[in-house]
Amino acid sequence: MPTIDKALGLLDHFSSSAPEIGLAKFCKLSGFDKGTVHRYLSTLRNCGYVDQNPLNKAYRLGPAFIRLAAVREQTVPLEKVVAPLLDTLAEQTHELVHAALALRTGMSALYVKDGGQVGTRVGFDEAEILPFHATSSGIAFLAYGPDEYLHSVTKGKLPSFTDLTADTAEKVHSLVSKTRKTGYAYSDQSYEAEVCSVAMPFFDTTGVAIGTVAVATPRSRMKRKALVKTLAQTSLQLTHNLGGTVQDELSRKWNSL
Amino acid sequence: MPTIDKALGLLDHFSSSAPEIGLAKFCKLSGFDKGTVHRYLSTLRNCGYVDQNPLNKAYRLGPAFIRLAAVREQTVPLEKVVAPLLDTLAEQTHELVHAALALRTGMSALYVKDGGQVGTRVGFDEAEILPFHATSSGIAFLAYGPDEYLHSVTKGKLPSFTDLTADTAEKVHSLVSKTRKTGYAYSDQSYEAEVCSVAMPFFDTTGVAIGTVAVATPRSRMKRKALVKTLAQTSLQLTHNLGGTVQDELSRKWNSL
DNA sequence: GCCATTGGTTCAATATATGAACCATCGTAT
DNA sequence: ATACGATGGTTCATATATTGAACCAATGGC
Repeated sequence: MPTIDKALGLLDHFSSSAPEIGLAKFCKLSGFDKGTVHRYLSTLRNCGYVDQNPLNKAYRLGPAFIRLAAVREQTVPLEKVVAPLLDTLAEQTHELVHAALALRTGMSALYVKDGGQVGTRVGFDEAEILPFHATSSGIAFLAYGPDEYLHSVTKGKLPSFTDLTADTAEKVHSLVSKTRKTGYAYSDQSYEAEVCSVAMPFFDTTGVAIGTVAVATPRSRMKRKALVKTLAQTSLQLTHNLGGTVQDELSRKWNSL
Repeated sequence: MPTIDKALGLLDHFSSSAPEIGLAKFCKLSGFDKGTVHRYLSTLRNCGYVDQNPLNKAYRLGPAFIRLAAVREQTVPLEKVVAPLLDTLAEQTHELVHAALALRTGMSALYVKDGGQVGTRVGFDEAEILPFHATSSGIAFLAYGPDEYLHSVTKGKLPSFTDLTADTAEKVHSLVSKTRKTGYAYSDQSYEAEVCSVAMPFFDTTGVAIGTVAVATPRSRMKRKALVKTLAQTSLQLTHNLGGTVQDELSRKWNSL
């Protein structure tokens, strides 16, 4: 259903750094014709999915999301379950921790907590989409989530963010294999210079990964061994609290880290 | 753009009372063919707008809304501005107060606070869409919002919720006129038996209403005169805090209530 | 006063959505 | 066991909606 896909795809362009987007800019970003983009946005406006800044006619996300997010959280109260566990993890590690869910193009933050370490600090934009191939969260999800994600990611283009980004299908497959072997994903400056991170999946009732938890630290402070131990317990507990199940093999790996 | 409209219209069927909806039920609710609904939902799933309960394949709202709601609130931090004012209003009135925004089919809660009156209490479902013609919030918005809303509402069907629901175009127009004359909308059991409410609009920079604030009370406790005075100050303050402008005429009305 | 840029609209050409009939699976009542 | 009525999901000729180049209007530099 290409029309719906393209129309909703427009909304992906909104972010913290681009909270308002004009018609012309939307055309450049999406590559669609002006007429087409205008029709899409008009329809989305009717549905409350976008708004227009009355001053400059630029488009922004609409009021519909307030209601829909509320119903979503009522239906699947992930944040409620995740928050206390991540708060604990942040206290234990004193680092920036986050939980994320898979979207089409990458992982999207569900909850973020800064452990409050003084000195160097890792920044994090909650509204940013983390590319699968360049982040530990993404690799962790590719390794344990539905296969479709891995297939489609390694078929597409893999933009580089640093010199160390895994920018070929082979490199991504290698990271995924390593993750499946060790039970966790590790990123060394693959997305941002000087930032390292470890990530692990959490699972639903049927044993399919639905998201990831991760800890990010400045390169100099990365204590991988200690972190993965703590992170594993969080992932286990989180999966359990969600009523999910961790595959036996992975569960053993995590408990013997 | 009927396709997008219909696809997104499906999501309106989700609510607190129907957080999960199967394919067959969606067909009944929407009136579309099974094939059509299935294609719509598959597309929406790809975009993260719906999920499927892995146990029974029922559809529910998807993870995309977490991110989009966060970006929306970053862009237009309405809730942040509204919350403190509504908290104060709840304290002043000791009644259930709410702020709502206009969606296509009705008003949707932005923030709700119960003033904590003991005894009889008015209930409120945050995820419910309040029909324009049957609630004080709705009438207040029709009276001061863009004309299109009033036109389309009075053209459509007007379901009755109680014996006192304004269920004809004439009755709605009469309520709107009264609202424009007095500066506030009043509802006497038009939506729920034994519940009365008063509502007022708040405005954006260009003087167009973008939402409403309202107080709902059991019929026996409704003190209209006192409430509208307090509510007017909240609406003025809220509009001001949002950088909006209240038309001079209305502003005078509110100050002389 | 002009040119460049913005947002927005139109309509013939074209690519898309539609839905009746189809299959597979599950639970249950015979 | 078997047949039934649900459910979710798929197919393909037909009918309908989407597309985009050319167009208009308004704004803002220079």
